[in-house]
Amino acid sequence: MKENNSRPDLVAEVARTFRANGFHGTTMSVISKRTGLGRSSIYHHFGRGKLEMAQRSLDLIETFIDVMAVTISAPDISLQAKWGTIEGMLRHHYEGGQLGCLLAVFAMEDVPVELRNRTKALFDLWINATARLYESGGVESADSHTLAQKDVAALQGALILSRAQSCATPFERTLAEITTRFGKLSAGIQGR
Amino acid sequence: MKENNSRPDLVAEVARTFRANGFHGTTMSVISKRTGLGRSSIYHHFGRGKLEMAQRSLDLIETFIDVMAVTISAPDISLQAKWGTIEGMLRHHYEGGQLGCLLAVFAMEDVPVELRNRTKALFDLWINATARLYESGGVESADSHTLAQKDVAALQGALILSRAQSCATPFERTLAEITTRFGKLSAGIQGR
DNA sequence: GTCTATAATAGGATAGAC
DNA sequence: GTCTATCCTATTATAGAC
Repeated sequence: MKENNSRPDLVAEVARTFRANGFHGTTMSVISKRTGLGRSSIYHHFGRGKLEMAQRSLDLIETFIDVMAVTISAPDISLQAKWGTIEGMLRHHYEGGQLGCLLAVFAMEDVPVELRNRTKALFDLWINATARLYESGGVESADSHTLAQKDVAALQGALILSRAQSCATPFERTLAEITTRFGKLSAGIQGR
Repeated sequence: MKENNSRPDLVAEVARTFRANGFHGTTMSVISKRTGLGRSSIYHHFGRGKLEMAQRSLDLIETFIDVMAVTISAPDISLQAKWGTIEGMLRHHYEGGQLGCLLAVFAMEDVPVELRNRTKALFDLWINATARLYESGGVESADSHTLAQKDVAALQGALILSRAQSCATPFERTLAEITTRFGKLSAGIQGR
C-alpha cells in the first residue's frame, strides 16, 4: 500500500499494523513507512492521533462481526452453508493464520480504557453471534453460549500458536474442528 | 514489591510487567515505578537493558516448563495426579486467568528476533512435554502431539478471553475440560 | 491532502558520585 | 547497589507553507 491512500485502504493498513506490531509497537513512524504518508499527514486522516487510529481499526472489526451476524440470521440458508461462509471470512481475515486478531492484541496490552471497554464489547458481540448460530442448529440457549465462547477462544489460541510457530496448522485444524461440529449438528437436525 | 529487590523477586516483577503491559508497553519508567528502583538502577541488574529483562523473564518460563516436564516424567505417579499438579501450577502461574502468558505476548508483538525464536522454542517445549503426558496415558505419539497442541492453544485462547472480559470462567472451564479428558484416559487405562 | 519545520515529551542507555 | 546528571534518539503532536 504505497499508492491509493483513500481512507478505507488507509484504515485497513493501520489495522493490519496494530495486528502485526501491537498497540504500543505501532508508532507514527511505522504507520508512515507502511502507508507511504509523511508522519504529519497521518493527522489529517486521524485528527486525534493514535487513539483515533485504534478506534477506526475497531470499527473495521465491528463491521466484520456485523456481517457475520447478518449471515447467521439469514433465513432459508442451511447451518453448514452459514458456517462455510463464516469460515471463509475468518480464513481471509486472518490470512490463513499468519495475522493476529486486533481484539486479542488490545486485550493483552495495556491500552487506554476506551479501547479496553470496546474490545470487551466486541468479543461479546462475536460470541453472541456465534451462539445464535448454534441455536439455529437446535442447541439450547445455555449451551450455545458456552460452545460459542469455546470456539472463539479456540480460534484465538490457534492464532497465537500459528503465529508463534509460523505455521498455519493450528489455525486450520481449529477451523476444521468447528466445521466437523456443525456438520454433526446438521446431521442431527435432519435425523429428527 | 517495593522492598526486597533481591534478584529473583526483581525478575519475577519484570516478567509480570511484560505480561501485563506487553513488550513495547513495558518501559524503563514502568519498571521503575513497579519495582521502586530508579531508572538507572535497573541497569545494574540487567546490564544489556530491556532485551536482557525479556531474556531473564523467558528464563522463568523455561524453568516453569522444565518443572512441568519433570512432573510428567516422574515414575510411580498416576496420570490424574500428574495433571492435578500441573493444573495447580497453571492456575497459580496465570493467577486464575487474570494475568496473560509471556509467550503469547511475545508471539503477538513485533519483538527482537532472539525473543521471537526463543518464544517459538518454548512453545515447542511446552507442547512436547504435554504430548508425553498424553503418551503416558496410552495415546499414540502422532495423536498426542495434536492433543497437546490443542490444549496449549485452548489455554491461550481462554487466557485472552478471561483477560478481555475480566472473568475467570473461560480459563477455569478450559482447565476443567482438560481434567475431564485425563480422567477418561485414566479410566481407559484401568479398564484395559 | 501532503509536505517541511518545529517543539515538547518520553524512552533507552551511560558516567560517575555516593 | 542506588542515586543524580546527562545524552541521544524516538515519539507524539502542532503550525504553517505549498
